[in-house]
Amino acid sequence: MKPSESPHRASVAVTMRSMPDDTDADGLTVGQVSARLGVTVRALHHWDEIGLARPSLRTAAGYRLYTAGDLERLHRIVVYREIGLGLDRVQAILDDSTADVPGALRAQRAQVAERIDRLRQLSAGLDRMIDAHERGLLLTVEQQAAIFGPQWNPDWPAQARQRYGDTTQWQQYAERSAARGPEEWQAIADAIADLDRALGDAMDAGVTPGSPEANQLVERHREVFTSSYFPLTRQMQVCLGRMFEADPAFAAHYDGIRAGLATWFRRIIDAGARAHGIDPDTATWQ
Amino acid sequence: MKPSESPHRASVAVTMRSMPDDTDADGLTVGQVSARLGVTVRALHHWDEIGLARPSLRTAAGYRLYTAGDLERLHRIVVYREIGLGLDRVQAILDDSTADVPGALRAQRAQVAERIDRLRQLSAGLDRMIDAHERGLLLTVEQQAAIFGPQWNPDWPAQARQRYGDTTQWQQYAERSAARGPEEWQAIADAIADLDRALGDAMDAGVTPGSPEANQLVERHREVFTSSYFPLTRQMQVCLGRMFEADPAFAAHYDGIRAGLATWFRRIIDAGARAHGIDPDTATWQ
DNA sequence: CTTGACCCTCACGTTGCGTGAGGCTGGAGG
DNA sequence: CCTCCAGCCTCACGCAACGTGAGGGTCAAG
Repeated sequence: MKPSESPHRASVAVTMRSMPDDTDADGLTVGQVSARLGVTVRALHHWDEIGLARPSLRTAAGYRLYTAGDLERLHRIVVYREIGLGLDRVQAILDDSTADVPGALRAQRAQVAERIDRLRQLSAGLDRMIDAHERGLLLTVEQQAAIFGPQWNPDWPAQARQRYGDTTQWQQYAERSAARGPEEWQAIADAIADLDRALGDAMDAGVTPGSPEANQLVERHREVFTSSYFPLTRQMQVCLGRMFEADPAFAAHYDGIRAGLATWFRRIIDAGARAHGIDPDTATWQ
Repeated sequence: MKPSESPHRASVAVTMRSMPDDTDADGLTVGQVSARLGVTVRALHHWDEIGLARPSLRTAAGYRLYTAGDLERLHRIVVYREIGLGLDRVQAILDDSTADVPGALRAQRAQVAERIDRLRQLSAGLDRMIDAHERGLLLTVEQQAAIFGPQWNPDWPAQARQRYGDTTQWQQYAERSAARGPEEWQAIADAIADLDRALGDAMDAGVTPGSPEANQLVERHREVFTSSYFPLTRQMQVCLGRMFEADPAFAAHYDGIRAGLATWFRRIIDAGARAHGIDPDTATWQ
């Protein structure tokens, strides 16, 4: 019995620009709702599209009008969305009165816990990787001494990083290094020690550069190096051989095994490269 | 100088089904790489599409063939992807030799930490929400006693949940409840106490059902209830009034304020509903 | 020659909107 | 009455990293 209202005239006069008052309107437009609830207009459009929250009214011009009841629903949506539920779950909770809300929440909590766990592992992996890139080696100084022996200098990784830290090879080395523990490093140290012994024995035995035995040793060095540090081409190996002879620290290492071993090693590497069609005097790193 | 090879014959014979041997092939097919690296074939296709990892070779039939070098790159991709980097970042790290890898990793770690934080907050919100749904009230028994007074029974929320836990109204109540602390509940308790006092005073003053003063009190009750628990329609309010009179606990509460207040309250609610065109004798919840 | 595992290239679907493009609507000021 | 401009509308593509078929070649073995 409200004679002043004619329900057939559907067009609803909305007080829009007069004031951000809202109180006398039959419904709020998307912009007003957006401001109230802190969601974007596009989100409201989206929720309307997928049927999650459609406005009860439209103006004659097609403007969405959200009633108080719509706002209630929107508010519930915002609440559930804020705790990370997917829109389908939210819709189920809001529309299906038999929905097991605490159950859904608990399931969500379990999922969140799982994701936190995965992220934590990921973070730990990142820590290892960062350490590997910066320190080159994920071992304590004591472990390093135990594995690499007394002539090991713990500053070497840092120096190597200083010199080569921006090369692709260092990156690859670091990536591998991140996955290595003491056991793996022990295996590498053993392989290198074996190779060093074999080199010394071969020089003693009078193996000559270019001989099959020498070339086999060169290949073995390339394989050990490749599996220990980074893929080594024959060209790169030549450069390495020159450095072993020229660098005092490396030369001291090899000459410490046998007098003259550094030079002999360089010579068998050169000869091995030549056997593969490479001129060792023009070989370049890369 | 390799006369046995004719580089113009591009077609590469791949040993595919004979054995999962792979050792003699010039390259591995997607399936073989997939098995080796633990990534899907589709991912390899995708990485090829976006130019992240294209195979160096193709057979005459168009099969992708990944060489040893390709495998190196793929392995690096897998490593960086496993620690959560986006493919664009991975590509930058692999292709841009000037890329600041440790920097990128540290940035990623910071992002991960942030996401963990957000998830933790989310989990805490879920805990609150679950508690609110199951206990109805996020207060300790002591807090409840302090806020709601000595006649409060801490078992009431649990009983209410038993009876109404699967209604929309309980869900809405729980959602609100999750955001309420002691202060908010104190405000609610104060508002209810004020209303109770006003009811008692009005009955003392001889206010009659249907009078403007009575109807105003009824509206005030509906507002307080709506803002405290969940939206209350006039129909629902009528049902509530009946329950206040019939339920011994509620009746005791109101009659404890003034003898006969429960009945009087029911009568002013009925009259108020009638003033809005509702027949209180046929009113239904919902 | 057939079979069956494996490969290819489209091309759409996923999640929850962001971000224009292009075009009405409606209150306010001239 | 006209214009201005904020605010509204409906498409429709884009994103991140593939999943999932559809439809159709390829290859080695029986």
